[in-house]
Amino acid sequence: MQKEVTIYDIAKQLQLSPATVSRALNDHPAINSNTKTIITSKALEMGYRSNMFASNLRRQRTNTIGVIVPRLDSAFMSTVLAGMEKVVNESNYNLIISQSLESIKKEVTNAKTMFDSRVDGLLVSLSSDTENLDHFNAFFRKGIPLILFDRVVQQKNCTNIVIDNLKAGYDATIHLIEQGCKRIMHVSGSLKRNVYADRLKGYRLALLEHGLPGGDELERSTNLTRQDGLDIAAYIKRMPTPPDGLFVSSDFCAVSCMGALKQSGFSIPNDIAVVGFNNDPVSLVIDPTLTTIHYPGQEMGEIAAQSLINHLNGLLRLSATNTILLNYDLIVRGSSQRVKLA
Amino acid sequence: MQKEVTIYDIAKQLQLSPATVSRALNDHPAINSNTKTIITSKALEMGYRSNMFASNLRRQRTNTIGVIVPRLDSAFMSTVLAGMEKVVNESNYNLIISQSLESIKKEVTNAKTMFDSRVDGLLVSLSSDTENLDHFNAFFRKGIPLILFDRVVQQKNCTNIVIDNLKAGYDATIHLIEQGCKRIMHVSGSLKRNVYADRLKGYRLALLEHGLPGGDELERSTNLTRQDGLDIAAYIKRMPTPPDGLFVSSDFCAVSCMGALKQSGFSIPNDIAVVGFNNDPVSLVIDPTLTTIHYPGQEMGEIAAQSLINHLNGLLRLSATNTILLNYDLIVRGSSQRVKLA
DNA sequence: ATTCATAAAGCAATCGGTTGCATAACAAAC
DNA sequence: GTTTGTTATGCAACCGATTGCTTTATGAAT
Repeated sequence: MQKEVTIYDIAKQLQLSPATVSRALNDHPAINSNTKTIITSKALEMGYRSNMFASNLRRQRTNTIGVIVPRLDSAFMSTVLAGMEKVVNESNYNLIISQSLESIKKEVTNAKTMFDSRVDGLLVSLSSDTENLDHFNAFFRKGIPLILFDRVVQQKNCTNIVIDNLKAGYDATIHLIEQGCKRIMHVSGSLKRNVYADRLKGYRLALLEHGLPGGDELERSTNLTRQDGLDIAAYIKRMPTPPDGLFVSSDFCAVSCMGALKQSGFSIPNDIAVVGFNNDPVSLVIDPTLTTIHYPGQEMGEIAAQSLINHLNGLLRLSATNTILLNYDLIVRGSSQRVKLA
Repeated sequence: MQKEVTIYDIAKQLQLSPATVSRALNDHPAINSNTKTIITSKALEMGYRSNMFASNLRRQRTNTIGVIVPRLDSAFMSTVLAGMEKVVNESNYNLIISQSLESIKKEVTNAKTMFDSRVDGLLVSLSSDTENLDHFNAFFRKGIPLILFDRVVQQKNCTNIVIDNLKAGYDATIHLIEQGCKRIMHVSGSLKRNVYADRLKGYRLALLEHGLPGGDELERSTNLTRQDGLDIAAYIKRMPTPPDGLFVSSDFCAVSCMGALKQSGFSIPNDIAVVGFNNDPVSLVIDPTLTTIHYPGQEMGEIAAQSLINHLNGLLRLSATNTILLNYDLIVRGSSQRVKLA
């Protein structure tokens, strides 16, 4: 345990005041550039590192950004986090990460912790339980910016970063229609969440436009787990008239469902064409490879973090841009490709 | 922006000194328990929240734990992080997470940042580039505890948390031998890292014990990516005498290799029996499902975090336990099961 | 020579808890 | 009645950086 070097030590060595040292290290204009050079190099020589706590205490700023996500152990979320980490790190901010495990209760606790940690801003993807943003009121009152990404609710105080899930759901369904599907089923997640509700809307819209059948029998809301995929396959097998197209709001669930369908003798894509969502690595593992919507996780993380940081640095007024829409891609692979290419 | 409640405000309202308030809130024995009750309830009533920066500044302690991992976007690592987050959160600590992207250069930078953030302790899984722990010297000098998990190096200053990779590699290989394999190939990752080097040793040991052929032709060191899996499949196809058993140090890579092998006409497990590593979700997606070593990610995260916290709270002397070994399981599935069960 | 503007640096208060040491109050012991 | 001990509380310095205001130095303008 060795004593830390402080600006006082530097000041003493150079016969200057701590105030001057502090200003020099922060590149304050009132300091002679010559003096700055001397101080900076001395600081380096002495191995000085600023004490963030003293600084934060004084400035009422922490250079820390809080992140609350539903689960850390999801392929998608970890790419988002990777993107955030990248940006944040480059801008000299820190990340405090916590997970709500899809429970509003834990989300509330996490929000409290973040508040106590005095984060400068918050990046949140809502749990499936969450109904409103009341637990973030403390942040709104203090003017701490909140950006919602992926799982969002519309609210005027905060910016949303999403893809156009309705359109994506629409595109996925249209693609199945173009492959000749006449009876398309959709498996969605919790309809409390925009991502799933919107995709469902897009699906319905596409069916409507093409006069295809829909309704309860063809719409299943699940938790999109592996088991749900198996259950859906069993359900399909029992149907008097099984679907010839299947759009699942998650690759992982789609893939487990495909496995079970194949076991039951369905041929993919000929009996049933399948489209997933997220471009999860598993989509390339299954045979046939899975058609899916590529979801720009890394990019979403980067943009969310960058927007927040820009806002904090006064480079961007968040309230001006209420929603940022990212592009997605429909990636067509074997699980849906019936029409032969010329 | 509203003013924060401080201990001074509480003190004023109750006609007490800030010192007493501070002690009461920290449950100091010298304070009358009656006074404590009064202060605590007043604090609650006024909506007081401690200012961590003032506290940290004074105590030289941050209640923050730093984590450096190779990649955030890996299934295994996100379960580890989930486990850490869980424990840390319950113990009122915070997590600062960063990724080295398998580069020693970034790992060094991350370590610096963690040091500047004055983390109370560090949990690290090394990048594949890392040769030694010199970049953590600042931590050792200051007595800040460092726990290495999964990707470790032996060093007396720090605790390691790992599974017995050698034994796991041995077990995986023995399993293939039991299934009748006579010519077993092993695909490993960077041999600089214990996890891969040890599994290779275990593999070699098993071969040796059973007098089976090994050597360069049957040992491939790769980055264990999807592409590497495809390359290995191509390599196998070109071999004059292809192996009849394949042990790959990563499920993801194993799975992509299996896909390519199937395409090339190999039957699994009959022509080639395959064992992976990690029990990644994809292992259940591939057909046949993949035999693998279950790697307790969540548990590893929990134990690493808990050990560190216990040490910080003086409940456990880390130096006493230099290595913690976790249990793993060989999960036998279709990709290797040749012997019919009675 | 005097006044004034400007640049550069210092003084000292401040952020909000924490903690070693002193003090006060009161009871028990001598 | 004085001493000693115990318990509960207060005083004030401290952690280290920041910043409004003041001071000093320097040169230009009058």
